[in-house]
Amino acid sequence: MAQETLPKSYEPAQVEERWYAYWEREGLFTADPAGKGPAYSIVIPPPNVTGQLHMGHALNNTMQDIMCRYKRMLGYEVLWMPGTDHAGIATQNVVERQLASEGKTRHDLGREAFIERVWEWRAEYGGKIINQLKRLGSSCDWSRERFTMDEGLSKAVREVFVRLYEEGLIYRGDYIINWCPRCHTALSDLESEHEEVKGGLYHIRYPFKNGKGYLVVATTRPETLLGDTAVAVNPDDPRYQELADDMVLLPLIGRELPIIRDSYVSTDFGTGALKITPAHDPNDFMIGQKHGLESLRVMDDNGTINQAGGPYAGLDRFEARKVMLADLEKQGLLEKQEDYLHSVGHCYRCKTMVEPILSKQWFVKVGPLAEEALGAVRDGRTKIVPAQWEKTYYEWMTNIRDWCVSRQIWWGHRIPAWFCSCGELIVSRTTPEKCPACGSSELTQETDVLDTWFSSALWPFSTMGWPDQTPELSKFYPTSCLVTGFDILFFWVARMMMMGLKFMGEVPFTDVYIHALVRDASGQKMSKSKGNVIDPLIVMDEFGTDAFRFTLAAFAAQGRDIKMSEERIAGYRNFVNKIWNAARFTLMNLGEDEPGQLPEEPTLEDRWILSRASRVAQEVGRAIEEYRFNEAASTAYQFVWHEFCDWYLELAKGPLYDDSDRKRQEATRAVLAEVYSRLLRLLHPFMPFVTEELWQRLPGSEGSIMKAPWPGDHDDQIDPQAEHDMGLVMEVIGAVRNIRGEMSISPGKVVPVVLSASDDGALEVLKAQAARIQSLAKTQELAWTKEGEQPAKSAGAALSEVNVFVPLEGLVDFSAEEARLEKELAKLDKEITPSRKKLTNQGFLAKAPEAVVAKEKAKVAAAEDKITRLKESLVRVQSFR
RNA sequence: AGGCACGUAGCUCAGGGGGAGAGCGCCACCCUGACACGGUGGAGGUCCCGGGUUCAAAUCCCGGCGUGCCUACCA
Repeated sequence: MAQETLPKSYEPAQVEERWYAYWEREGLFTADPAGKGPAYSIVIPPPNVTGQLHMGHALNNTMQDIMCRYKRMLGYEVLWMPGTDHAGIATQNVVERQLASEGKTRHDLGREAFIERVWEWRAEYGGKIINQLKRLGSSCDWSRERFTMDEGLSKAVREVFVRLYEEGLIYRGDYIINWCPRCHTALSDLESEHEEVKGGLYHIRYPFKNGKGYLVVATTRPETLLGDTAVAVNPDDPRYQELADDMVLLPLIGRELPIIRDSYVSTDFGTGALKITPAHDPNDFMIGQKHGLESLRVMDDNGTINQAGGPYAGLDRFEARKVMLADLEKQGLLEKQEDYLHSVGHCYRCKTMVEPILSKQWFVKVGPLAEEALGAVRDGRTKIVPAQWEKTYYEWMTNIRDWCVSRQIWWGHRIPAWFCSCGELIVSRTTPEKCPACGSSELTQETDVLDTWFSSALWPFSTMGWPDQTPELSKFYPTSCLVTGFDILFFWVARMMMMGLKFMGEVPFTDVYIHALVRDASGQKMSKSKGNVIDPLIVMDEFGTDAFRFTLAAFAAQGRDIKMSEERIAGYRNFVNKIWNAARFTLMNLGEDEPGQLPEEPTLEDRWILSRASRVAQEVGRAIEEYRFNEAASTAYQFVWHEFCDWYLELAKGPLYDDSDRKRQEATRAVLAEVYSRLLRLLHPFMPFVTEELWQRLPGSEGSIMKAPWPGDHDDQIDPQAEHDMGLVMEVIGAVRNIRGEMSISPGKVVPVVLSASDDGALEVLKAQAARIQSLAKTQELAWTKEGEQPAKSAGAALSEVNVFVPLEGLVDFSAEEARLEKELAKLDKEITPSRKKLTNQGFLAKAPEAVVAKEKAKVAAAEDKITRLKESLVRVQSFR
């Protein structure tokens, strides 16, 4: 019967590829908008086309895949919408780098040819990240794969832009924006990342025009003084109530600047006098507007001082700073400089220091949109998990500023706006033929493109065909859940909320699950420069995808970062192998035949394992639904390894190997097959590959495990009595094993065991299970004695309802046994002390709930009973010493 | 400057008002007919510190200390 059906250990490589191809071929990932099941939908956070699978993707997509596979097994019609993001700046950078290696710039090609080149790049490399997601096992509906630059999505972008413009929610104007001098584009506030930088605070003398001394101004960016158009002091500052003059001369340049008074200036920072550079600082811009000051831009798009900078024109901004400070020093105008730590914006793409510059840009007026988006979370239409992120979301949404959406790059959705020589601005869904104002056909389209996040914000509905009314939208919108990292809560989630509510009139998703970051083993953020990156693809090669996915799930506790190390993955690789070997055992014993029906009269271990399997499936299901992936994973792990493998398989060996009782043997096979089948299904969302492989080998299984039902519906098999009785048996076996271990009795030695029980029920159970106890504890035929009596010269254990004795004269070292008993007594005593104290506390007896008091009493009684019995044993042992 | 999280076994962390848990590591024994990527047994904790609430606090509240992270226009 026991023939070799599987190799001794699991080899993931071929298995994974084969089953993924099978799933795709069978169309098992495809969502049907006309499907009967209730809808469950997720849109993937689209990775950048330039992306390479990293730990963050792996975690994020593993979670989505767990949800989707689980829901499919429950009978939902599942749509997991995949795709990629055109990632404007990042992609443009990649292609520009490629050009640079050919000695060219994008300007050599010109706009159209460059864009052509990006598409070519995408055709060649854009599928990489998608294939890597497939490697992970992601069950996305690839037939619907989208790209943010696709025609359909572009149409959605234009529609949204035009409608927002028409409603006055998009405007164009001159404001201070964050400019990246390297990427040559404006950035939104979010794309400017603040970082602490060691700089200087420079105190510069601005001479009064009348020559009577000077006003000292403090600044961190002295080079911008070229653009100063005023100096401001606080009107209440006692130091500046009476000034020598109301005009100063701009150092190095000599331009006359008015001294203005504005309460914005703080009196307790620097010198209390503030230089005003409206074209290069947001606050100065505001003050400038208020006081009608001129805005003088002194830097060009490269961060180089322009013609307005006079003698400094042509110098790079950092060079200019150095030169100007030297000149100020020379002229005695640099009063002092001190080290100063402050946070400065950096481009989130290239880390270049961002320059605040006055510029004409397009903005989304987010106030009204944010209001709606705020409300939808407040009233629970969208739930953010874990809930602490809701606070962060509120915080940001309430203090939100208008969103600069124009970018001065070439790769992206070109803004659908045209300028006429007559000055008319036309915003339109389609390319206009002529100017509605003057009739001219000399129209030029805006050269700016939109922020990539503008199109991502539409993702949940643009991917489903909006603005058309599609079956996909009616079946799958709003989506059920969005799974993402907190780092794009504002960038993406918040904006999808705004756009979804605005254009669909409904939230884009009912749940948002925010997961943590994957770090290295010591808690450091993984980064190429630190060299501590663990590459998921290498990990999957080495340990198998299933082990990797399970590791991610097992460590994904809400609100805590995941510290990843190969050692940990190896641990779960062992688990996969354990499953493999449990299958090996199961399949060897099942043979070729389809397993029969579950027995009418199951044994205790059958009832127990069915009960446990039923409970565990429910617990795991509940945990998945509540995004407690770690609990789901560890519940499954615990059950499979420590209940099914450690106990059930061992117990089942008895009847399986006993050819004298064919009926029992068949019955056991049936239970084994059933529980094993459930266990595979239970694990499938976490470990899709190995479970499919084993499922296909299970006699009687039909089709893919993906379509098998989730094993959560077996309430009728939950059997507390069986669980209790089995507990008793386990306890006895444990006690014998403990005595063996502690007394150094060799594992091969078959020992005699004598049992007694105070309770008839317990006694009956143990007698019925004698054969199992005998085999798992390696004992001779069990002997029985009356409660209160014990065999001479034995080691003993006092269990809750049972006494266990191992009479082994010659093998038991009595002083060792004495020590063991004393240790046991001390442990019990320590354990029970808090309960004893409680029971002497009048307050406790009076105020604690009755059930709690009863429980404490029972606890103490049980412990004391054990103590009595142990002491009897102790006295006896001592008498032999 | 504000906000949020975290501090539990050697390590990594679950748990979250009434019996201190897991994985890995460690110690001992064992290649028992699924698995040495394994089995059996064992050792190991002032649940950061100090107050408070409560009959009862690792758990709730306040205050420290420490560690991360996020947001912010004070030059």
